[in-house]
Amino acid sequence: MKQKDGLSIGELSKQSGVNIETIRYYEKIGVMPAPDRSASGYRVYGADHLKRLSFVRRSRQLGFSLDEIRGLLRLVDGHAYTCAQVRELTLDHLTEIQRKIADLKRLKRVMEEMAAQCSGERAPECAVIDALFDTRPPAVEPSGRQPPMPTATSVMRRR
Amino acid sequence: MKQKDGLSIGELSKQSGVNIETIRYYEKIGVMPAPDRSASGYRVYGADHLKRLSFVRRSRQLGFSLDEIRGLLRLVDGHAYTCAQVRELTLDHLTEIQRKIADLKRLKRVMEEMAAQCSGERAPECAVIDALFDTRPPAVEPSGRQPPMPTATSVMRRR
DNA sequence: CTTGACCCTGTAGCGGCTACAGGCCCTAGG
DNA sequence: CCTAGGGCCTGTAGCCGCTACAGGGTCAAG
Repeated sequence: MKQKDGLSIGELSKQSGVNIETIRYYEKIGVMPAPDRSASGYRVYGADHLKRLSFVRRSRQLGFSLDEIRGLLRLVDGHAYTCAQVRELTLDHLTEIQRKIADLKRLKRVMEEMAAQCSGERAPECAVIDALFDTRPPAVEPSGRQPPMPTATSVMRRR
Repeated sequence: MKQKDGLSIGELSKQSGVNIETIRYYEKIGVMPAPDRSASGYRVYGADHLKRLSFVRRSRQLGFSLDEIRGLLRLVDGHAYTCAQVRELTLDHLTEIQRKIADLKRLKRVMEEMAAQCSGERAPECAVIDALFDTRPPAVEPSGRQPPMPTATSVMRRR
């Protein structure tokens, strides 16, 4: 009486591209539902789990936090979402990304200026070091306040 | 026999713009040296501490990790740095930032495409949700491998 | 003498994993 | 049959850079 499409956690991991330990972690924090277990206690997944996990993975790659993903999943699970709700979440997220890009560009400009000051010779006075020692409030201030900001940087995690 | 310019941790915090707890944390992890103590055990800081802490703060704002900062400080402390060494660190850092900007831009494009598909009407089939459920490997892959990558995102932390 | 602001140490938590340790299970080969 | 190896299990601790307590001591003003 075994499922046709029963996947072990290892197979699910391969097919979804999500680490085994991460899958278990998602289960623990309630992002993935607890799957059935085999007689010996192994997790047995179905096609729906793969779908959901792919959703989570893709959303993570797009920089949604696990909390935001929980929100999206709640909408999806309840079949109660309107496209507008989802779009709002998406656009909010876009704004965040835009802001981060702007911050990084400003950062880049400052660093380039610093590096340009640098002769490259050995010198007891290095322009970069001098700039860093400057006590005045630096030109690089984040553009605005930020909520917990856990997210979009995860796109950049090492694979 | 008290120092002329003895600063309490609170005063140091105000003058440097670094949180009190963060200052103590920096001491614990060896980024800041342990200061003298008053008779009652209070930390007493001097002008050199303020300088160093400002250096750390500014470097953090420029996205250097505490580990990189330790490296910079080691160079500075030993007076053994060449400008070229410092510049190299800076340019490495710039490359990282550049890469993150590129990643975020790609991200932005994908999200915009998704949002554009969205009619905004209530609908059982939302284009964004569909896109997220898509099992195929998404178009948003980070540009390259990354080392620990703890850093430049901190620029974006809430103030 | 009391109030309140400051300071101390130490520990736990955040997000989103990752990496163990110390087991059990299952299959293939000898 | 036994053994070796892979996979799976749970649970805990670690990563980064803080932040937020809890539970105390100290100090200056009123």
